[in-house]
Amino acid sequence: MRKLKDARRPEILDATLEIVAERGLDAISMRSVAQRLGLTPMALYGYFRSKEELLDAVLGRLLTEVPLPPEGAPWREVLTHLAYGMRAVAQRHPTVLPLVLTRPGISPGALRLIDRIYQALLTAGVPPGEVPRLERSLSTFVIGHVLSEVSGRFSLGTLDPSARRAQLPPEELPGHDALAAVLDGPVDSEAEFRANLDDVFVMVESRVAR
Amino acid sequence: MRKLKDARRPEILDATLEIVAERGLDAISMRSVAQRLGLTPMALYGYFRSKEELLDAVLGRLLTEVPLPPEGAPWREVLTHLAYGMRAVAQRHPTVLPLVLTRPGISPGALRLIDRIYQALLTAGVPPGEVPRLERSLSTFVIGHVLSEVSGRFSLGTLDPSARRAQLPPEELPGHDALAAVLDGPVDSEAEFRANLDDVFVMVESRVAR
DNA sequence: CCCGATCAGTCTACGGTGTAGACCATCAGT
DNA sequence: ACTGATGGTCTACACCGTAGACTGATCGGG
Repeated sequence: MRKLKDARRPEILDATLEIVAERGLDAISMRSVAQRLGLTPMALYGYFRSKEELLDAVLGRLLTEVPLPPEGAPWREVLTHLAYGMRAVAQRHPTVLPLVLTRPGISPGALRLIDRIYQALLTAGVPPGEVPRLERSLSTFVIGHVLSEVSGRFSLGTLDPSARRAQLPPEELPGHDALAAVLDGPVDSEAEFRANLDDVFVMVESRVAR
Repeated sequence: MRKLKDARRPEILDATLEIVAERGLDAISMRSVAQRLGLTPMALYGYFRSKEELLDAVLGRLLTEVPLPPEGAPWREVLTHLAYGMRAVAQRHPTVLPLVLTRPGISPGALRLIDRIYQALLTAGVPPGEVPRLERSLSTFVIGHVLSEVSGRFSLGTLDPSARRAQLPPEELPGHDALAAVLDGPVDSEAEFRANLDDVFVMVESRVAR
């Protein structure tokens, strides 16, 4: 079978997203997805060549949920719009997020988003040679923040901040020690997101003023 | 069995790293690791409570391979040192990198690195309230770059830039179109890394100047 | 010298996984 | 009426993580 069907692809992606929302990424299996649709696992192979391809499609689908900014908006607005859009999607599907960082963002949906960033940077006056690099930075920036906010490469573990610190004697961690008050306090992630965005703008501007 | 042994832990981590280097992340299984050591899969459970814990230990081990910068070095030097150290580790173990993004960096090794960044930012004059956020940003930055560097080299064979672009009609991707020349050219990732680092410094300075 | 404890590792088995390969029912078009 | 595609099934294989129960060796005290 060379050609893949696509009629029920959206339906399959829906089912997959439901499962991941309810029981986490690891709960995705060809069997679990098929079962939710009342199908046999092997039926899915008519639509996706492999599980990997299915997961990539899920990712692609997520990225199409990010609303595109209005055409011709000022660059700052475009970047802000995309960043918040990305964040909203992440909050809607928190458990899927590791996929974004793990799989190459190659889908048409991803391309469309990246293109808007390219345009924004170009109109901001960033030299073309720098644009792709800056896009990569910006994207990882936003995604990285959102990930840390949502599923915890940094903050969220089974260990609270002070317990984590206690793994090593304080004299080995003077930095943590000096920041104890700050580290134990709550994180205002909304504010942190804004601040990161501001930093992104600073970066862009520093590349414009060349 | 409450307490875990640790005598042969390094040996086990070595074997795991060898496997991942030879056959990729997915080739890690309790069985494959055990076999390489001439052990039964279950023997590993004397050292690690689960596969997840083993993987976390692998990650921890990687981070201890990042050399610490000399004590009391100027902050720019500290950050540069750490960034290049991280990059070197990533290049030594490219296939393991997704772990860094996927698992919480909670090990003592990670803490030590983070602490150095905290110290650097504090001596740079960043307000303490901003330090943890900036650390998170910086780390994501470096890791993100390194990831795209490593996985970019990876996917270059499967789907080159112009083929990727061709998934959508050019009129949908004016940004890509305008950048075609740049995008098709080779990426000097050494230069890109330097540039990203410069951007990081700009960010830090902008927070110092308030 | 023996006893109990601890240690290092084994064996078996259960309930999962992705997917190759062969198969079949339905239907549209010639 | 035959053909070929479509959409799905069934079976089977090789592999996975790990719970549970076990064995044999080593060793510190009594």
